[in-house]
Amino acid sequence: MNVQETLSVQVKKAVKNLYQVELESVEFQPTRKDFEGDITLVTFPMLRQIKTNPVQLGEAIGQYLVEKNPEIQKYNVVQGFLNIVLADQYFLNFFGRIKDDANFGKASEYAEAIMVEYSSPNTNKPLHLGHIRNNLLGYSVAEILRASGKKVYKTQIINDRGIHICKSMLAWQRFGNGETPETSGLKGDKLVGNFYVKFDKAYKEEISYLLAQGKTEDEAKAEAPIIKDAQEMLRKWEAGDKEVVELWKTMNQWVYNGFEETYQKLGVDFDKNYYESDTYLLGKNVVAEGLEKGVFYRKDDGSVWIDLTDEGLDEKIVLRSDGTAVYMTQDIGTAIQRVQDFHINGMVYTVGNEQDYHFKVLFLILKKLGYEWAENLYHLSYGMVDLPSGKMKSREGTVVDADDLIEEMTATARKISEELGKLDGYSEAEKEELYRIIGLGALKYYILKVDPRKRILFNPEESVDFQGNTGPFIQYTYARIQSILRKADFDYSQPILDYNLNDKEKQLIKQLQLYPETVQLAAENHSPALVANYTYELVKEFNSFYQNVTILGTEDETEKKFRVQLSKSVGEVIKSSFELLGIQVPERM
RNA sequence: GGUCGCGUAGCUCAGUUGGAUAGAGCAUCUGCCUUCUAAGCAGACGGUCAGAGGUUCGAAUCCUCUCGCGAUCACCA
Repeated sequence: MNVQETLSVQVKKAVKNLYQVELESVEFQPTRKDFEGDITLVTFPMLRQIKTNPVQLGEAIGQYLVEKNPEIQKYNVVQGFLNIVLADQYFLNFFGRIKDDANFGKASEYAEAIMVEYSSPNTNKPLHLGHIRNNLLGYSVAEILRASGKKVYKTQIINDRGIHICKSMLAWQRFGNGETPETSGLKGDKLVGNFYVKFDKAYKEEISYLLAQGKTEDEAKAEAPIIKDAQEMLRKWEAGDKEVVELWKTMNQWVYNGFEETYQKLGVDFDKNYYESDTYLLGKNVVAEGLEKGVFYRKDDGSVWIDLTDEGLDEKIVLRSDGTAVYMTQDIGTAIQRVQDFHINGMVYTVGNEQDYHFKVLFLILKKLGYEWAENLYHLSYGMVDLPSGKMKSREGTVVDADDLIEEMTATARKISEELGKLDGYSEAEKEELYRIIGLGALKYYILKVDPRKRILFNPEESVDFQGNTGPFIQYTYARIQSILRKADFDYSQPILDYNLNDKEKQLIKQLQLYPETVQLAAENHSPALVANYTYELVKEFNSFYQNVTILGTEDETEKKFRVQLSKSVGEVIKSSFELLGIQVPERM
């Protein structure tokens, strides 16, 4: 039982004794910094049941608690707030329990299994900043869910088929001259992306030609020879045409190799890849079953629909009149497939908020089909990453390329580190690894610290900060702590039970105490931002402690040991929470 | 037009069961390296919480309306 629960019971008892009233609920909050105290009882809500004034009530309860609970040192009352000061012993006991707990804050057992999908790239172009946000968010949420006590499988769905890849393939055939990643020296995804752009250019030329011939825009777009050729190529692919399938495999493989390189640099990974070419036919039989159950209905033209007007939504098509699948069909089938493959009891889809409606409908359909795990589906809907000029568009070249961005961040980290020149004794390889950790830390923290739902405005002209509320600031604090631990060449392992805490030390312990509930809250809300902000608060407290209190310089042995222990624990929690964000921490910087 | 989301300091963001005088970082300004790493610390400046009503002891937070921004509403993905 934590303090709040214990106090809650005691407050109820106090009120019963003093006023003969059974309280419905007891409300606590952390004491604000400007007042003395560690936890505060809000007495306003009690006034509904107890006829007295808030100050008298606070005094009465305060007195009762001090007498009955040895962990309470004293109290003060301000208006309807009873500020309670807990004894040092209480904090020392808590710290003693966690100081050697390597798993502090994280669950050690798995209650249930779920899957997190956090990437769904098209194989016709390289990854950009939008994908980075998607990847980082999903990876982090997967880690947070695992820490909160779930078995987690990470997956991506690769959109490897469709008209988009055919466009790249066609352009490669026409303009490629047999170019490969090897001959061109280009990363495979970049090479294929270039041909996508070339296709678009040729397509646009044909459209303007047709417009000049007097066609309408719609006609021109539909009749341009190159788009018809691409559609023909898609038909051939679906028919299993050998030559087309061969080219498709080759170019997709180039892209996969390129993606893998980017994922590795980003530090994200997957337990299982699903490919759309394998899943795009799934779901049709489920639609048939749903028809029989009456969940869906067939229109005269043969198309199949679901009526969601009762839920305030529209009618939605689930099968075309020619019997082919739409995206929804596929997603229904894939979801069922995944549950079978992994025996999971739920899924998190990390997909941009432009698809809010799609997932609302998907989840509803799966519920109506009677899958009990449909209750545990969650769309982790994140805001778009926009540029000052507006939306990123691959075809118009207004994208922030993922690889380029990672490289720029690393370069900035290199520049700053070299200016500061604190890395004597590091080899070139060690330095490069460090620049990568810092650069990536800055990028990841920058993206993860904001609420997933909010859109991010990324200005390429203004570089990402390395000072203040940033990844490097937190990494720097970790490195400082490690420096202290390297210098603490004495045994500081024994628990310290009798000690007078100063204000900074107490603040730090209180912040450490919040870690487990922060992890749980972040899991419930699918929000790495909560972990990021928690860590920032912890680090700010530590830096204040570090700068205002001497750690190794003190004469008092107990004090010295305790401060080293405290520093070590703070370092461990920084490392632990940054692992949840997918950010590494350095020994020096 | 319907639906959903967002609107907090010049800029980027916290503020999650409704609680005390709305908090950080960046930018600007002032101090602090002869002590454990100054990517730091201590401080100053900066607010009509988009606006108007309502709910109540109390609202940035809950409800209604208005304004602004974005997304979505296809036999597209």
